[in-house]
Amino acid sequence: MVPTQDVVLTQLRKGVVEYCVLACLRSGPAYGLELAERLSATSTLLTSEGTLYPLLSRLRQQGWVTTTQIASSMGPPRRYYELSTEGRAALETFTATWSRFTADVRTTLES
Amino acid sequence: MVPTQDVVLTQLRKGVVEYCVLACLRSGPAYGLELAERLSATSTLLTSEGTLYPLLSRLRQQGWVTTTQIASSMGPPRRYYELSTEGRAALETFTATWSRFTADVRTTLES
DNA sequence: GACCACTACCTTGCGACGCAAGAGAGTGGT
DNA sequence: ACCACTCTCTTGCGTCGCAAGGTAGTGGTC
Repeated sequence: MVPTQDVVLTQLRKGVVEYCVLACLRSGPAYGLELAERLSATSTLLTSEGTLYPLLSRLRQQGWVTTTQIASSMGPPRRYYELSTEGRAALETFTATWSRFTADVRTTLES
Repeated sequence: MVPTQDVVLTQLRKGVVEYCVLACLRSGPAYGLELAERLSATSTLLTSEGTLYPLLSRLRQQGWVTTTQIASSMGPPRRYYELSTEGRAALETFTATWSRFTADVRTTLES
């Protein structure tokens, strides 16, 4: 039985979405649904908010982002996430690792 | 707290190692430890046999590989794994998905 | 035969992450 | 009062990788 792309993608996302969120925050603070929209612009990175919010909690616990709650006239207050210095460092570690990893995968797939 | 590359890699491997094994089998059948060595040649793809053997069982159950046990004068009999037609198809699906996914990640990381 | 080193395969228990589904709470309009 | 919309968060589950440990077959040394 051949796998669907969806099944494959669910596994691939593991450990990646987290850092894509950090990358989205480099251009400035954003709130949850805003991040969900940005990531959904790509076709493969995010499927539901059930992934995003637990992930954002982790980022906050680890100190990679700081948060501020701001009232909105469009609904309930929004929680804005902002990249911290540590978050920036974590993102750099990831980028380097990602680079090494994809190079190894490419080599293996093409061999 | 900044993550170590090891911690990052453990997550990245999910859903990838499996297909790297299939890729290794394109050049012909191989047995478990042989595959472990090939994958360990890259620096990021495999850390222990505790990953490999359960993975090989899955491949066999899914019919992506077929196996033949062959006696060895160097120890216990070796189980050789050979890529099936379905395995080849699965690998192609993966390669296409991987390509889309890494493109999206790159875009996000560089934005 | 008793022992050891080496090769080779496999299992167990655990932790991390993504996900579908659903729930709750705040705003504004009818 | 009711509904629609926005925004946040939780629950239960499945998948995968991994360190550690276990089993078994071969050949060599005493």
